[in-house]
Amino acid sequence: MTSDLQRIQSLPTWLIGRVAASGRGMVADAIAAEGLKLMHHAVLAATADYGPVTQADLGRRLAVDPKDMVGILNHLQAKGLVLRAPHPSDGRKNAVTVTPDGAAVLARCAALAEAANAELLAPLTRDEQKQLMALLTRLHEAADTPA
Amino acid sequence: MTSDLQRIQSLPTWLIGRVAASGRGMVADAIAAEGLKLMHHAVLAATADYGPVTQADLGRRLAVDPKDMVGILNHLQAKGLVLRAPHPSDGRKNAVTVTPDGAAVLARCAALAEAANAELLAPLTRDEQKQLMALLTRLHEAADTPA
DNA sequence: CATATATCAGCGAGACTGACATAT
DNA sequence: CATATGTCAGTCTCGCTGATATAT
Repeated sequence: MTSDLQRIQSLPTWLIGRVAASGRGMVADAIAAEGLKLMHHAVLAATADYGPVTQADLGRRLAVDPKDMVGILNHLQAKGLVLRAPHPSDGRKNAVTVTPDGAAVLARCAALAEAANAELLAPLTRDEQKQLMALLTRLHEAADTPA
Repeated sequence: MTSDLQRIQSLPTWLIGRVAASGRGMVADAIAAEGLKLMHHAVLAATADYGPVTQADLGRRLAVDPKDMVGILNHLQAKGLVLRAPHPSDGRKNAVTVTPDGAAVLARCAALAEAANAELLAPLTRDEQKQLMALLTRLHEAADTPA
């Protein structure tokens, strides 16, 4: 008979959680060299990709609460990495864009983050890395689209 | 040129983090029916396996800070699920054991947690689930044994 | 009116740090 | 003495709730 702890530690959620914590720490350490937290990097990257974008849209894409987005953007704006402008056609919204400084910081952060990701996945072959990503993508999409 | 390099969402760490958050929430919701948090469940299970066990050992096995272990065990003990006794041969240590009530709660929690895990992995076939677990296990073991 | 957006204030869980008493 | 254990106090981030003002 298997033990209780082995049952917990063999649960996919436990295993995924531990690996996620490892990866999270590695990426956080990497981009700390640029003075950014994980969420700042994520918001900066999403703004670069989708900008000009509203704060609510950023929150939806990154699964971040709109109320927390206020503080994150305050920090990025104070460092001169993003800009908040009034939305042209909807007075409720802000149009957030990345500044040239923000783009430069983002480029360096992206490289650091990718290096950390490569390190995390280093124990796997290229094919295995693709398999893992494919499986996780399906789980993520299924969880994102609840029945 | 695509902006794929800047897409946080294409990074393995981001994807793993999102799936981990989903799974964590599902299991947390499930065992909340028994009035326990995730860490309480884990500590209870580890105590059942290795008990009588010291608090420091529990912390090492579950990657939980010994200082946080104090509060977790306080909660479990207040609910009558575990017992702290003086260690027979080392006055610094506590010998933690599971009470009959604790064993009963643990059995129900384990079933709930396994059901939640099955739900998370439902989008994958049996073989794919095994593949995913195998890949994650290798990443976890590699991260656990740093160079 | 109902809805959406952005902001502010605050809470609680989790992961930490420092300090300390006790025992080995 | 140095080390290990358990405890307490406090900090910081993160993900939340509630309330408010404004615009649609």
